[in-house]
Amino acid sequence: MNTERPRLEDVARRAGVSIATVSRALSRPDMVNVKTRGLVEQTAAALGYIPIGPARALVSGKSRIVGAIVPTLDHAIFARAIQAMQTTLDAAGYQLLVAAHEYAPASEIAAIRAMVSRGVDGLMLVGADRPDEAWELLNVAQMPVVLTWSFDARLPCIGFDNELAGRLAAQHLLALGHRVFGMISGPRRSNDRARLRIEGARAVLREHGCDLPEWRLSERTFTFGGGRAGLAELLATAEPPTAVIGGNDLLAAGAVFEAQSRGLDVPGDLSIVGIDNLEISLHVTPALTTVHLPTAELGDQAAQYLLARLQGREMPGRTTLPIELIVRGSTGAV
Amino acid sequence: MNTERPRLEDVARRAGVSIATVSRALSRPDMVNVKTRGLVEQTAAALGYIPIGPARALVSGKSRIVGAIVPTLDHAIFARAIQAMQTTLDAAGYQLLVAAHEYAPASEIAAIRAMVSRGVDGLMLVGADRPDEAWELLNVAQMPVVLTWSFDARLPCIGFDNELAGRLAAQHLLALGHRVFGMISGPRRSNDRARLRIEGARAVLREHGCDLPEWRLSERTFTFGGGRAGLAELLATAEPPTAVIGGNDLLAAGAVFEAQSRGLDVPGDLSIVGIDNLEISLHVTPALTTVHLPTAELGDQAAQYLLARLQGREMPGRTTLPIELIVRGSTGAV
DNA sequence: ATCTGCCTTGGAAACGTTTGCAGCGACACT
DNA sequence: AGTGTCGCTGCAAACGTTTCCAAGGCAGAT
Repeated sequence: MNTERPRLEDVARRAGVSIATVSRALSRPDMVNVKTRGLVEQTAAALGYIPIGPARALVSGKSRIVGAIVPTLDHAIFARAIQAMQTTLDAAGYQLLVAAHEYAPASEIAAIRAMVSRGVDGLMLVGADRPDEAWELLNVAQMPVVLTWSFDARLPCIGFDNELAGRLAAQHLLALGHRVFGMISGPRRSNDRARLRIEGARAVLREHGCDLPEWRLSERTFTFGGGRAGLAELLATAEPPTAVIGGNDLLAAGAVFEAQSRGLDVPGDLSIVGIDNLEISLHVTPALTTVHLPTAELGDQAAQYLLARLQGREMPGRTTLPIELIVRGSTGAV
Repeated sequence: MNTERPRLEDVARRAGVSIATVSRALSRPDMVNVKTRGLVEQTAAALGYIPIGPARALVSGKSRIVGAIVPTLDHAIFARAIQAMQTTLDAAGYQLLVAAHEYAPASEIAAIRAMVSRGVDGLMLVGADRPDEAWELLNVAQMPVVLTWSFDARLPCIGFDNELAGRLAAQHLLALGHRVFGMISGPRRSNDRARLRIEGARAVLREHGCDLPEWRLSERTFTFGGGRAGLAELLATAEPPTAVIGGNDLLAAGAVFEAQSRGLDVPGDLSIVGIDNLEISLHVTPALTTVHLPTAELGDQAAQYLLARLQGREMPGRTTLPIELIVRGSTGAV
């Protein structure tokens, strides 16, 4: 019993055909006689033949690997999108290479370079905030790339209208009669989503004669703890808000927890709205009013986009996924 | 301006040296004269040279890619472990290929095959529950593999003592005086972690003259919703439990939510304990008593293990990560 | 019977890198 | 001066596929 993994050559010898025929039988079945194909398939299976990807990739120029670079996987929203991507890619025989940059532009550049070097056939990126060097890299890479979560004219995008998300949240609170607003945002640096959500909220508030001053905007990491600290900060100001927008559901839910632990009633004393619509938002008490962002669908569509492009199909350069406000128990009239 | 990506040959020509020298200057710097190396590095940078991974992999037999196959990424616990792995691998110049099998054995086998075919240098797997075919595949693959979360003599493992987790949870509740127990478990099929946790709890209860009958064990998917439905089921039985163990924090937190929405006081009317110690467990009200499992550390160590093996270092075949009960507000005396 | 074209197969040339081997010069030592 | 050693470099052979091209066989048309 040989211990080496069988090669195409071994299958060919055993089946009594040439290497070329085995290769075709396995990867272009319609090119070989049905009888030969059967023989080859049987022999390959008997030997436990598994093709050597790098050899295929080298000559064909296709690795059947797609890359995805996200800020972090340790965040439900990105994890879910990646999971959806993986499922879709897998069904098409593609594998997924992932990297996280933790909101560090230099890390993202390094990750792009690493992905290109590994020969990925396509690439998924989050957001449009990155240095020129990154854009140049994507340019010379000459492979299908899809931007997700937000939009940029330089590349095809599948995203949400983040500004609208901020607007929807603010509009809802305004409609409930609130006049004093606070917001707990994620880090704005290297994160256009966070900035756009703030801008959207600000724009609507301004249209209605309200404002969202910097000192009632707390910038925190995207965690429950960040939400708690953020609300604590807002409540410590001279004139605390009666309504708070969380940059995402983690922040908003954290704010709910903090309010409750201070004996504040939500929504009686304080209305809180989030963005994302995580599973937890539905179950927390009171359930969180939030703007639903279809992140799994985003991941799925990003994968579909790349697959389509890899098959040479043209695709729309910009897809905006619908978002909607979901009113639950964490917001109420003032 | 040429549109083609530069090759080693282009760098060599421009630097006036041979391909071999460029290759060495870039990947074995100590083998070339410092002056030559500088020249080559400079030329490569100027040209924007990025090596073609598949070509390297083909000849060297090393792809510098590590694979990880988990049940799903859409679960904080696996996402966090993968994130930790990625960080550690990245620092060592390795990339991470991920796949999810959604608790379907056949999918895991397909994923292993795909990973082997892509030429991963090492592989991380979750749990020990898999058909013989999978074990054989891992055998012939002849690459470093590390099992995580639980243990199996057939392969190196980095895991938790899942049985102990169940024991700790049950012991705590027993110590508080509870006598009637329920448990909400994840799917037992293809999931040794879930089974071991149940066994651990059962063993301890039995030692103390109590039991955990099948009809007070609800099997649910690992979601808040599953936890809610599970508790609903347990509460509908003839003699409902005063203490409930959640197979993980999602299930336990879901149970807390369900109890609260029914007007039950936690821990006054019902004590609930989880396993995992997610961030949310700390913030939910009451904070969740749980068994802490260091999942990020697990991911990190899995990566370190594989890296060490790839550098030819020997490593211990079994690492058990410490776990501990964290008592918070969701459990109380009966 | 000969020709034409299609279907199927095999031979062999890539793909871009790493690496074993040999050669070269410089230098130290006899 | 000759010899051996050492550091550096280049040549060329892999690595395992895919795929271009040519050729063989066979069927149908003439």
